[in-house]
Amino acid sequence: MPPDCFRHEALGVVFQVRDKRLSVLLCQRAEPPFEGAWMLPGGLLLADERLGASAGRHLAAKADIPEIAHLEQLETRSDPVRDPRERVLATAYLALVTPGARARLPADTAWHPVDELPPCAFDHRSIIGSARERLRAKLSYTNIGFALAPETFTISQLRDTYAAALGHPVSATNLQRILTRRGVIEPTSDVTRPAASGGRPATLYRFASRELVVTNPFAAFRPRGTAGALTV
Amino acid sequence: MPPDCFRHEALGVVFQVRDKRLSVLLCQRAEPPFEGAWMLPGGLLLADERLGASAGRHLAAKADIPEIAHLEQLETRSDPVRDPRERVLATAYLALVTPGARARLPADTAWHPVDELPPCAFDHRSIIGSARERLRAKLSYTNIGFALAPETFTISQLRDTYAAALGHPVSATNLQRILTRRGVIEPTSDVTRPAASGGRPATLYRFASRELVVTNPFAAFRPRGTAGALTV
DNA sequence: ACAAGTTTTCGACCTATAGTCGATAACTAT
DNA sequence: ATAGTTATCGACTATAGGTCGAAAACTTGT
Repeated sequence: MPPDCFRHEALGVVFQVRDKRLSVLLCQRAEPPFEGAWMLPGGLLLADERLGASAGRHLAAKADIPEIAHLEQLETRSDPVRDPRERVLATAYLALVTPGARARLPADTAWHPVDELPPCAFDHRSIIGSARERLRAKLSYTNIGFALAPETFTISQLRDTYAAALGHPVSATNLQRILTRRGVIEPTSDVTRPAASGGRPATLYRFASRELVVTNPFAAFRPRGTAGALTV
Repeated sequence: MPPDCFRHEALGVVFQVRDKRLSVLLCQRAEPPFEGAWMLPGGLLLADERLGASAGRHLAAKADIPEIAHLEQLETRSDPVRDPRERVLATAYLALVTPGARARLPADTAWHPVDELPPCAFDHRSIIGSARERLRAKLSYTNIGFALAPETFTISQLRDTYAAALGHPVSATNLQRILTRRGVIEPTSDVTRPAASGGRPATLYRFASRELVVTNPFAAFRPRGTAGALTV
């Protein structure tokens, strides 16, 4: 292999809110190094393949994930010894899937709540940390919640989703007011039938857009009236 | 060259505020492809070299930039034909230098205001766009201005720096109040002698920290009292 | 029916952040 | 002294967002 030439892998940090907990998809290694530890799904970049497509391809192959609601590049790790065997650069992607998407998983693959991560291989634990940071930030200033929520949902369900992803309690009142004012969510004409134990039926909401939109741009030092949502 | 093996380059988007305008360092190409067009400084990654170090090394070699006040990874471009000769992955870095740092530039290298970019080679124009976006956002919620401002400065000078980087007018009153309240800047005991045409002497300020600190974290949906500055 | 329990929804209040504007301070030059 | 210039500061306002409790709309049990 020529000296100035490197293998490159795409890794996916796939998040899904399962049972009110933010969880990440991990594969258990069967061989050294890091035998028995868990790793992010991913694999090598091919010639003529883009990194985003490579991440999607490996996720589809490894976990048969039907549809990824959102995929964005996180960062590239370049520590020469991050893989003890040979040098491999890694570009991590943040991938979000909605609760409806039930993937058929191989035996070595499982969801793990991010608060109880098992021992992780390589630098994957810190990559998961970066992904959580990115997700938390974007939940606050974009409509990225659409990629974690089902097609329609009640405010309570959305509150649980946000609380799981943000890692702290969220007020349903606040969430409803802020997201409707920003135009991120909108009510449908449907309501749920009341829960098993009774209670008022909840109106069903949906996300106004399923494309990523920056709805609360950083506005410091900006003159009044200059604001406005930007599509990314 | 093996098939699953790629060259990789580190590119630097070096910003400096010059003459009240945000400017970027570019090198003019002497050979095809894109002969005569301007490109970002950078070069190939070496074995056993990290990407950040590679970006720094190429900047030091190409432009003899004395000190880079801030360097952070932006994104990795992987379009197979972004370089028409052979496939090269590129990881872009945002680099900021203070106005005091006067680099000795080779003949083919020059500063260009970002509002009047010359024709750019490869995908470098869009990379510069990404870098501007990142800088604008971070000026609003971090203390990153330290990397664009001199050691000490007046509020008016800082206003000009922020206005240049943000691309819109900035109120000195607002800037002073917000940045002092956040603890980003603090007054020194010195004042300037008045300007040539007279006027009240201005107190000199300095940045409280020259490490990147998130001073205005995204706070939506967070319970009261949970906030707090985070070091990155 | 009616009361009690549950969940949702909404209004009212309050605080913090930040944009605007004008008055005042502190200098130079004539 | 007076005018011009720049800096600084307080007051006002707008808005986003956190908190709380009341009211609405159901179910279940008596």
